Amino acid sequence: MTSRQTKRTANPAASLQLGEQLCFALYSTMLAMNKVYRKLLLDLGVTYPQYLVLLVLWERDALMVSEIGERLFLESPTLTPLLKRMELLGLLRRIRDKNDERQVIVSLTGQGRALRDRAKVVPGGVFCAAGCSPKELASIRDQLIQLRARLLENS
Amino acid sequence: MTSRQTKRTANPAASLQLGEQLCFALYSTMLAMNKVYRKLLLDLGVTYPQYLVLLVLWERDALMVSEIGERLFLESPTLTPLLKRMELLGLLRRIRDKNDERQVIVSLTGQGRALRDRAKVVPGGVFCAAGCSPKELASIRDQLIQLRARLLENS
DNA sequence: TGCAAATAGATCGCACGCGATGTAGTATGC
DNA sequence: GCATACTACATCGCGTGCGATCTATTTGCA
Repeated sequence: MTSRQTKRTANPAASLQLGEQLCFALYSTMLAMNKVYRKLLLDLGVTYPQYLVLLVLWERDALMVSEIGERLFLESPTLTPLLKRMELLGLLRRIRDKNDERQVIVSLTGQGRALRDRAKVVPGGVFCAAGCSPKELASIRDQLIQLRARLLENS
Repeated sequence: MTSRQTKRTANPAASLQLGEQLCFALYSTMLAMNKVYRKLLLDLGVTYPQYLVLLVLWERDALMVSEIGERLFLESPTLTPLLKRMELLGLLRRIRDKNDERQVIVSLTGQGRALRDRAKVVPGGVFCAAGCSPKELASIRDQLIQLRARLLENS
């Protein structure tokens, strides 16, 4: 009960011990990941959430705000100001749809598309910092995606 | 190459595909976890980072700001305002050490200690929302902790 | 047609999270 | 014994993240 060894063996979601909690591992690893990204993205002049928006738009351009939100699990109070900042940076355009004036279509500018080439070194840098085999990383990723699905069901 | 199936099989840290990225899985799962916590902590009247500070102080009271920061991987620009808010809530006290006036010692109030009882239902609620076996959760946790260590080394 | 309900974003307010920098107190070197 | 470096926090500025609420537009249906 009081030994050091039990500190990380108990139920990772049913204890008030910080070291046991999955949630804290998740939270603190995300902070560490963010730190790695900040450095790698400094060159591109974007933040991590902005980089995520770029990833989405590089895959498929001209999306509604809500479509970007669905892919990134972000809401309009987060996205609207974020997209405005990216528009100011000259990376994208926000244009109201003529057919349905409620919708705002977000499209990359030439500059936004051009950033993709410079971004190609980023995943390699992250992989390097993670120092794991691709297989291990893929395994964690898939477990997290499953966990995410269950958390969103029950929230 | 273009099939749906390959979307989550490639190197999870060396691609510009959103779905493949471990980092995004980490980020979005953390957001989902936060959503679950927000509901569970509403009753206690604290945020998730505030809850983490309580976890730390429940384990060991009367810590320096920097000691809390080491345990939570947070810096003083985050902690100082956060602790001030918690002080206003009446959960803790921030007192400069007489022996070394640079240090601020953070100690729980009676109210802060008392919150521990009401917090005991929180881990169960998270466990329930996660809908995994304790073994699975412990496995993810340990993999994340390893990853965190490597990311912090290389950042 | 006409108006309530639904939809898509925008805005407000608050709480992080941290790089850069400032400040007060303490230790160190000569 | 005194300048200098170092330490522990504090502050500033900016960018998220989101619950609550608002606005404008469209849809649905009586």
